[in-house]
Amino acid sequence: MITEKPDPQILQLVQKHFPDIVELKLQNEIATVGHLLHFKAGERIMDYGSYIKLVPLVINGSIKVVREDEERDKELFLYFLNAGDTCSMSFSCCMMDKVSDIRTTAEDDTTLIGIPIKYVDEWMMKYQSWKSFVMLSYDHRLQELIQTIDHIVFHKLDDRLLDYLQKKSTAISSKVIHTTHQDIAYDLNASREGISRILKQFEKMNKIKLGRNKIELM
DNA sequence: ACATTAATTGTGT
DNA sequence: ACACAATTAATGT
Repeated sequence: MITEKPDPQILQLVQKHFPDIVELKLQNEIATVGHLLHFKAGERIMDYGSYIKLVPLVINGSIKVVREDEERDKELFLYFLNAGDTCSMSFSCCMMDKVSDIRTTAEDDTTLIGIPIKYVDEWMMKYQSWKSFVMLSYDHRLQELIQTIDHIVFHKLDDRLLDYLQKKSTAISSKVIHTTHQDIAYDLNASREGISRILKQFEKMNKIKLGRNKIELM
C-alpha cells in the first residue's frame, strides 16, 4: 500500500509540532499518507452530518469547534484547536463510523495535516506513541469540557468570558481581538447585554481595553 | 466635508 | 430579557 515516498516537508512539520510522536517509522507513515491542507480564516471545515474522512493534525493557525442548535439559532462554543492539537471528536467519529456532531470553522488561516481514517485505526495497534498521543488528546479535551460544565453550572459567566478571551487571543496569537459583543454572546450562548456589562467591569479592573469591534487584552 | 444610515454598545427597568 | 438611547463606523452626495 505504500507506494509513495514520505513527503519531507510533512515529516519536518510532524517532528516540529508533534514531539509526542516519537517513532520514526510512524513519522514516515504520516508523511507518506498525510495531505497538507490549508483553510482561510472563517472557512467552514466540518459540519454536522458530514462523514469524517480525515483526522486533522493542526500545524498552525486555529480551529473553532462549536455545538449548535439548528432550531433556535443558538450555538455553544466548545474549544479551539491550536498548533500541535488534534480533534478528539474526529477519532471517535471515524472509529464508530458516525457522522459529525459538531461544526468546525477556521478561526484564523490554518494549515493542517489530514490523515485518512483507515490509518488511524491501524496505527493504534502498531505504534505505542500514536496510541498515547490519541489518549492524551482525549484526556486533555475531557478535562477542559468538565471545566466548562462547571462554569456553566455555577453561573460563572465572568470566568467563562475571561477564559474565552484568553483562548481566542492565543488562537490568533494577538492581544487584540476583533469581534462584537453579540458574537461572543452567541458563542457562550449568553445575552449580549450580559457580555457588555461584564466586559465593562473587566475594563474597570484594567484587565482589558474596550473599543468598537475590538477588545485588547492587558 | 457633511448628512444620512446602519451597526454596535450602554443603560434603566 | 426588553426597549430604547447613545455612540461610532460606513456610505452616499
